[in-house]
Amino acid sequence: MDSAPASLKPRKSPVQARSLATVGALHTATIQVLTRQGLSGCTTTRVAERAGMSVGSLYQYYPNRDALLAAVLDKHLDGVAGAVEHACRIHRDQPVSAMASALATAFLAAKLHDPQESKALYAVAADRGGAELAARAHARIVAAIAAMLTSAPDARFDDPSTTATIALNALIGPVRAWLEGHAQAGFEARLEEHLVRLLTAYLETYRLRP
Amino acid sequence: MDSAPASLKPRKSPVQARSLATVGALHTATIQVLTRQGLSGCTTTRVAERAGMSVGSLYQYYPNRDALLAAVLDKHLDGVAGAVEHACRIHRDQPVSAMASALATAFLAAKLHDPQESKALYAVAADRGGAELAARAHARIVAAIAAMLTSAPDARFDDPSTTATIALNALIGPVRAWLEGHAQAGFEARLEEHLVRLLTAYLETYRLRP
Amino acid sequence: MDSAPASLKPRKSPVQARSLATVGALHTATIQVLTRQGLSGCTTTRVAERAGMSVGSLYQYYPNRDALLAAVLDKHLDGVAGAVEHACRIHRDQPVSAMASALATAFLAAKLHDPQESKALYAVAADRGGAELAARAHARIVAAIAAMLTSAPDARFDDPSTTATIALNALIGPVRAWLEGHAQAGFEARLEEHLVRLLTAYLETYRLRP
Amino acid sequence: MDSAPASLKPRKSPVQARSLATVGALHTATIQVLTRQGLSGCTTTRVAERAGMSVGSLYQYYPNRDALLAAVLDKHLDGVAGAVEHACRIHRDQPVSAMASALATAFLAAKLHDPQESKALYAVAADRGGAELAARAHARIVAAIAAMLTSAPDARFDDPSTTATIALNALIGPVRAWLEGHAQAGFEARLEEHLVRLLTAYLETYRLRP
DNA sequence: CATGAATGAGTCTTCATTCAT
DNA sequence: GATGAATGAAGACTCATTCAT
Repeated sequence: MDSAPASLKPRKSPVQARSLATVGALHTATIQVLTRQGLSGCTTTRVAERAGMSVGSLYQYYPNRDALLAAVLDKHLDGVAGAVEHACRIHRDQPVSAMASALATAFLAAKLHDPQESKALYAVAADRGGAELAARAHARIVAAIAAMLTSAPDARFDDPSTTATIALNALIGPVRAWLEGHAQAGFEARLEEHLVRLLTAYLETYRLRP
Repeated sequence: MDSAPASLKPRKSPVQARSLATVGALHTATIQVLTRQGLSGCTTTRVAERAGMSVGSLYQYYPNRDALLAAVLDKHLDGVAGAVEHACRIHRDQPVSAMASALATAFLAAKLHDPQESKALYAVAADRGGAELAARAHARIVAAIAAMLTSAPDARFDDPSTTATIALNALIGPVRAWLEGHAQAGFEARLEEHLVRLLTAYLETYRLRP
Repeated sequence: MDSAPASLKPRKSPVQARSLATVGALHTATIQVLTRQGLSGCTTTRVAERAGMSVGSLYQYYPNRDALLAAVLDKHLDGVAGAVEHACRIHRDQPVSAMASALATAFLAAKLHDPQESKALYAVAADRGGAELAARAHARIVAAIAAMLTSAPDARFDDPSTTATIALNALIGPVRAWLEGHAQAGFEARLEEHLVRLLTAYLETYRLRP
Repeated sequence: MDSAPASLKPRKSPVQARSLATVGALHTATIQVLTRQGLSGCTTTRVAERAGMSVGSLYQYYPNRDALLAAVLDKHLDGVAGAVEHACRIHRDQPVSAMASALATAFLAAKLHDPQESKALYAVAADRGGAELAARAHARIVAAIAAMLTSAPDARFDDPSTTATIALNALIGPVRAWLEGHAQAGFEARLEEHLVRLLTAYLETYRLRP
């Protein structure tokens, strides 16, 4: 995600079975190399090698290194955003406390589904092209959360968008800390419990007096 | 933060006045180049040039590029950690609500003191060498927060360390989102207010029944 | 015209009608790609694509890229050489002035028949393999001109070969300048007239005193 | 001279002694590699190697391969153009016959001063970036010749520019043929004599009747 | 001590050519 | 026969690092 944006779109739509497998192998390989060698060590040759193909083949699917990284990041973000959107849709019109725990749980599940992947992609998201994608995904999720919040029967949010942004990022922070290893052992065990507590406490401050 | 860890320590202890000024210039220049060109565009030559010296001189102060980046990151993290530690010391033995708002305010002030710098260094922290430093700084801050929490007269924390970690990272998340631009306009204005609310709500769940 | 000479001969003699059409399509496509993308942009894939076939098929007709380029150049040179030979045969035993204008006219017509093609092939002729072919074509034409000159009843050439070489290349120079665009607008209009004048003047210096 | 034009300017003006020597070595090496390996074999690594330096150093002086080739070509063309301009200036106001032989002689001398160089650069001039430079040099020379012709006391040129273009290219053709080897042995010996004859005959067709 | 030219390993990317389908 | 995905050698170019001046 270093140089000019250029065209970050994949070269051929992976419709055929073989293409799908190849693209999948590339994504997996990218995550692995990212994990082992870091962003700057994630070279096209290394990714291709790990994916069991030649560099040339990699370039048959992606016009350049940045496009590959962007694709992998995008897929990941899309998965997380989708999961959260789904949870938000499911919990409309429920009490805020239900919303809070559903949101925390759904986000955590999505992010920790493949911790390796989640962690590896932080570096990609930090660079130029990745920031754009991350911003878009955040916006999607914030919109979903805000919509859910607005539907709560027992609370009133004067600025649902801001509250949603705070809520989302209050989850993101601790999860990221855990993934990046800025936490002592045993943190994970209590992570969900604490996140639910955090979010519930925050959202309930918007509860209507009965 | 790309290659082998090697020795990331500065070469000479900056005791003389001139050294101090030079090192300062290098740090400033590094932030600027990082901001304008990104991590991969942050070359030693460019940093030296912007700092008004030759590459050779840069290498008089740092054994390699990674050491320079690490030093800049370290200084930043140290500043933030120090500020939070200070706030925590000051607010020992106070009610949790006071702790909550003090913590949120202090962290926000430290992080937004030079937003440019804060933002630029995320990319550095994301690559290998930086993670280590960030982890250390986090640990320091968590320890300070935990100590403060433990002293609260009106609350009881069964696992102060975990609560501190959650609290810290619940702040980090939204601040980072703001710095990286994953937030709509007008977010900053209400950031502090929301963070205080978030943290207060969370910590008060540990309040003792009177 | 890049690598080792190897075998520059076409793979199959294009006797069948389909082969003929295919080869023709390849030649046309080559000229077009050469014109639009330059010699180094003239890749086998692009040529095949423009010719409406796959790379594999291209290799059915030519063993490698250089062979294709050589064939296209050769065909072009053969056409020009043939036209000039024909003109020379026709004008044997005529006065030098008639020879001069016939030669200039015939050469010009042959070269400007497809200016695009003529121009595109200069780059091919400039690289290694092409020089050989060009030299051969030149030799053929020089021989034809020399033979014609020798038959002139009103002139005597002590070194017909050298004179023929000069004559031919005195035509080539201006035509090439025109094709490559080293000439102001309006040059073409007067090109033939001037070439006839040039050649006539030159050859008449060999006229016998009556 | 293959890809986008970009910046074809040298990177640093070779003012210091060392730079001058380095640039000189690069030019010489370029000609040599061009001669031995052709345009497509003229790689930056090979040129640097032959010049006794590393690729990195080459790139200290030229931003890319095309810029190097352009610089070498430009220097050559400038030398030739300068020589011809000089001759034209010297022979103003002289009879056309004097002009003719002076022009032929001067051009020949300039072009054959370093035949290797002249020959090697044809391929460079044939590619995109080179064509531009060649066109400019041609224009300069044509202007000089036209100015000279106009000053002839014993002739009248209705379209000096076109006549100059024809004259120049009628010289270029045979010289190029010789350099590229499209001529039998012994051609060189009589080249000058024939070129003078050719040009004299052509220009005298514009002589005023006495 | 400062300088900045030189080095060259290491990246990305292209494209001629092959060969399984 | 035709196809076009896969290969991988080779080229352009960068940049961390060193060292002669």
